[in-house]
Amino acid sequence: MLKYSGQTRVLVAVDCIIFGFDGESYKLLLIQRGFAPEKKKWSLMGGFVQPEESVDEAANRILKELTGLENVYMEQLHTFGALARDPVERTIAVAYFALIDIQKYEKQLSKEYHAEWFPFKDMPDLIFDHGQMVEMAKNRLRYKASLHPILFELLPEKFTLPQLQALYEGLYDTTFDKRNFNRKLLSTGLFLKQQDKDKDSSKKGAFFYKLDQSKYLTNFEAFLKFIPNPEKFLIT
Amino acid sequence: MLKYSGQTRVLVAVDCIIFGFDGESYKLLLIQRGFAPEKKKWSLMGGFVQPEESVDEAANRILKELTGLENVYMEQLHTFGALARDPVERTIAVAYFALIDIQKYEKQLSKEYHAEWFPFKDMPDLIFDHGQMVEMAKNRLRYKASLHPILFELLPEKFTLPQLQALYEGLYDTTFDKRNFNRKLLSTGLFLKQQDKDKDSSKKGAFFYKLDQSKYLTNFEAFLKFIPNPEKFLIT
DNA sequence: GCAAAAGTGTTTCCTCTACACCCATGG
DNA sequence: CCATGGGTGTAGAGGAAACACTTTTGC
Repeated sequence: MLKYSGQTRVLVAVDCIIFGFDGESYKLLLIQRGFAPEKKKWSLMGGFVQPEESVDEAANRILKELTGLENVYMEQLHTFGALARDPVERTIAVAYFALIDIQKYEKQLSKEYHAEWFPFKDMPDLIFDHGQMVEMAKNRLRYKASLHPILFELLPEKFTLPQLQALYEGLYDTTFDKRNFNRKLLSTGLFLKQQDKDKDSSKKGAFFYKLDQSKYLTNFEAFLKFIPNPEKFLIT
Repeated sequence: MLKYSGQTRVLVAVDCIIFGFDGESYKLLLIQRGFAPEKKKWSLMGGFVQPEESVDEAANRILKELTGLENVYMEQLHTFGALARDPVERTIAVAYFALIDIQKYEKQLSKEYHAEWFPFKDMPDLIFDHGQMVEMAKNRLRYKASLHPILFELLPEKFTLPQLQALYEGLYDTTFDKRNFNRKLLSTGLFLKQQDKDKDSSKKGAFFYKLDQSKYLTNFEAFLKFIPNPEKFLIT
């Protein structure tokens, strides 16, 4: 096969910002690098794009390596192409962010990679420009979640309204009026009330809900206003 | 300098989706490729990322080569990494979209590249995955413009309210009530009414407005609702 | 004087917000 | 029986949408 001549080829890496929510706070899954440079420093899970896979496939492969999960919500975030972002050799990084149910990932794999979940408030310094990637991913998630039903990817199949509220309040680091919040969420018609209750977190117990999968899939890109006064919270 | 060993390096290209608005309709600046493969076919303006420039710098260089313009609104759109997107050799493309004042570009340069402006309705088939890039860029622009003051980048310094309305109506391929539209736009406080009128497009003449640059810059990322019922028009 | 486009106000409706009490249960 | 968290309704304010006529002026 002919090639383009006289052009320089560069390394292309994929880095994954992996979000989880434990009912209390948002967390990111980070790994401790096992190799130089910056060995032992904390980093996003990443890897180089291989010759026989697309960039999207590389992202899914890398996510699966660390979490064991497939068919997870993942979206391309941004491509980072500064000259010296990797001191070893010029590398262009395509960043993706993923939302996973924190219960589902395989702890075993995490151990192999020396991975840990870090809450937003308590994040270590990251190598290279990974801190910048994380900031951008947080902003993007806040932005998108204010308009689209996306955060449910972080929850297990069954969840309660108080859990849902904690999910939104955690992301925007604020509190919402529960009457208004419940009304708004339920008015989307995306939720199916279940018969059973979650009795773990209160004496009365809170009813479980599930997503109405058919409506969820067709309304996934719907344009809804999930939080009041989004301009107070959003960047970009 | 040490290198990462055993990894494959690939070509990285930048492609620019260049939007313009001539008062009537939206257009894209396309070039006729002067080299194989797909010589003579229409294409986005693009080029390879060079060893001594960042990806963003490459995008600005490429935009300038074709239009002569610098300091133009440009935003990274998406990175396209399918395996066979370029039949010659594996190439990963970072797409950017730019909004320019169609009056300002240098026609001379366009000629050298055999460039032409094509209205949305009348676009030729494009090489590779450039058609897909264009679709994504149009969706992104519609999305972003519904919430943020961004379309003014397409207009000259002085513009009239009817021009502004045509700008929005053209993007969403619809019509708006001019009373509600003017009220909404003016209520942003972004516009300064000028003394003089544009007498070209009507007998009565329409007052010129300018952007209030200070407010424009600070509100650029503001979260405003520019069009009614955005859910009717938007994808992602 | 008339055609063509610019400009301007009001009413209605609906959505958003603020706000407080009762309910169910486990201990 | 009481402490804890879950669940619900309403009234008021503000924003969005629908709607039609007057103004200007070149021809």
